[in-house]
Amino acid sequence: MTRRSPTLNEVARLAGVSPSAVSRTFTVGASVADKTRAKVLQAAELIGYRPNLLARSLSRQRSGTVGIAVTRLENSFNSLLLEELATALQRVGLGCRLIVTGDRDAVDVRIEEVLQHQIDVLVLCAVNLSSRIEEECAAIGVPVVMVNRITPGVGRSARAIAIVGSNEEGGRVVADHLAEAGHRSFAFIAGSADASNSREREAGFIAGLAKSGLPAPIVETGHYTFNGAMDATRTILNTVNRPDALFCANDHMALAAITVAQTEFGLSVGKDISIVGFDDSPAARFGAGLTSFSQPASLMAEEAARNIIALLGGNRTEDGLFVVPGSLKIRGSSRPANP
Amino acid sequence: MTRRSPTLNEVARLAGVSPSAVSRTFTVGASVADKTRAKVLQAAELIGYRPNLLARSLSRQRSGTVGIAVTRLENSFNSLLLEELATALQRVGLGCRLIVTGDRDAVDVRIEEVLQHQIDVLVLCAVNLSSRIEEECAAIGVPVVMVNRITPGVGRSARAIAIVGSNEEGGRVVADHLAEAGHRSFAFIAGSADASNSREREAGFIAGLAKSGLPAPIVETGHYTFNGAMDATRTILNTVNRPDALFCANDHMALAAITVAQTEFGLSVGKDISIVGFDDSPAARFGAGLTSFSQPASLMAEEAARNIIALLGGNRTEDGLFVVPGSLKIRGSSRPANP
DNA sequence: GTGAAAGCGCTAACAT
DNA sequence: ATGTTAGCGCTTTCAC
Repeated sequence: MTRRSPTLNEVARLAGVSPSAVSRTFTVGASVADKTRAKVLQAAELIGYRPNLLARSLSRQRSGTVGIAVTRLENSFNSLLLEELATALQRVGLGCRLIVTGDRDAVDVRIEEVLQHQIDVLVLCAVNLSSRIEEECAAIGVPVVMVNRITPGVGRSARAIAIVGSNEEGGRVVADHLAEAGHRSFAFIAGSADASNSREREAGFIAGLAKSGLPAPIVETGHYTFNGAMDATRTILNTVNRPDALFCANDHMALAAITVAQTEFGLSVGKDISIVGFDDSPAARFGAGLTSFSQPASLMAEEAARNIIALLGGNRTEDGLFVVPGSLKIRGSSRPANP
Repeated sequence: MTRRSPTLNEVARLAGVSPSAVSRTFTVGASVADKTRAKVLQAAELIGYRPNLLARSLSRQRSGTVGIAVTRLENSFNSLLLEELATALQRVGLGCRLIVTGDRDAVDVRIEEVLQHQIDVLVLCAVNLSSRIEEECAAIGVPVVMVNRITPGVGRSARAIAIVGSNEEGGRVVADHLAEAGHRSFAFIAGSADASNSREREAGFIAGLAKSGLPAPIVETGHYTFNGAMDATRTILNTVNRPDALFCANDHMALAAITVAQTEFGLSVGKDISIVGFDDSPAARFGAGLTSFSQPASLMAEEAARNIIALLGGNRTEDGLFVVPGSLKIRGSSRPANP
């Protein structure tokens, strides 16, 4: 153990000024005479003063910290999103408290905990928010920002906003791509039944296929996990009329599908079967590559940060829903358009 | 905006007890009469009281929060480690503040910031700590826990400990595996020159090869990044006497190596060339699979959490260095032992 | 521009 | 077991 850290008062005494003068010196945009500031800084430097941000937060009634909740980090796109989010927030001077909810875990308990730490904003990264928590946040006035997922609450209150990808469009684009490549029989692996993004991607996919006069896909659910998607893939590939084109609600599941197709069914992915994902996650680059409709993580993070500072500034956000654009990245896992 | 949150004092007034009684009710292991507790809880429930953990931290001089620094999350093993770490800490009632340092970023500035938030412990996850920060933490009495990396400071002070994998052993085991498979010409892709884990893995690898009378590997540096490892791989595969066995300091770089070998050199990985990584990261399962020496992330996280509570309890830890075991996971990317 | 003083919400002796 | 009383370290009116 070591000596207690030096405090603002000690600096004040040493510099021969009042505590307020010290406080002002460490507050951006406060008015302090250059001479005073110099004295203060010198004294602070001398005794190794470091402002106590806890005390500041308590006093200011604002912590400058946002809570970020993620279900898990198995999916590399979620990790990327988290990294970008944290970076973007750091850049604007906000800190982040991380909370990992786990899949079926007591999400509410965890969130409750982070709420007690007086976070200024709650960011849900691919988390399905229970409505109880949603109301709770509304009640205490903590804005909620959802990334890559929405709940019915979004838009209703100006304190609950969402940043999402072009889900429906992506589904349609994938359908077009597979149709042009000459596929005639399809499958879709959904994330979870109640996830908005999965449902929208599926809807777009089905609509796209219908537009080309193609049949609706077989649908299985992969629960957004690797193992879940492996199972779903097995079911699909064991179908009597095995589909030769598979669209997965995200890349993570598509990678599982590729793994099963290759190792368990001996299929040549991109030739015998086309597999397409969604996200354009970092892992989509691996090996021959995974064709995927992109979601620009850094853009989503920027957008989130922008909205968060607006929210903190008390500005009502213009709208509750922010859709970022994406595009199809064609790689080795899908058969290219008919030769 | 909403009304200010209810405070402990309001609860006290409403319940007709003193503030301390309320405080005790919300402090585990404090002595309160059942009747009092009941009154307090009822009053709290009534007005929707939620303890302000900021105020508590300030008063207790302990935040119950640990800072976790990561360089980036591109590497899925690091993400896994972060997830496990956060989960393990949550389980023992500690919160985490995340800080993303980026590669060459102003690490010190970021750490300084998190320090000001009165974190109780600093966890460095695959981060190379500058010695300045290391001294800083020692000076203010904040213990430092390094995961998957060590600095010379470890062990010297009982407040700087490290949890690492079996690096040297892993390198030797990989050498044996490749030797048995009949390889005779080797390459190694290092992480960065100053990373302890990379150096140890390399040393073990070279020692292992030597033991079998095999030549030392060509060595290139991949800087722990995907792109860096792609470049290193190109250099290696363009060598006149192209090696047919490649060991990479971690899985993330091995995946890059596989990508280049397959797509740019048309090699069949696991047949024309064996590629082995280190970590047994989640991505090692993808496709035909990556042979890798494992580092058990959940075990490392548990160990870290265990040590952290010990450090917070003021117990000197027995030793500064904790080595967790690993084993070779053989998958499709390496040629199995000679038929 | 500067200082005095009253908090921010909670905890921890200490006394009862 | 409960209440009283000082703080924890900083910010912020409000006079000057």
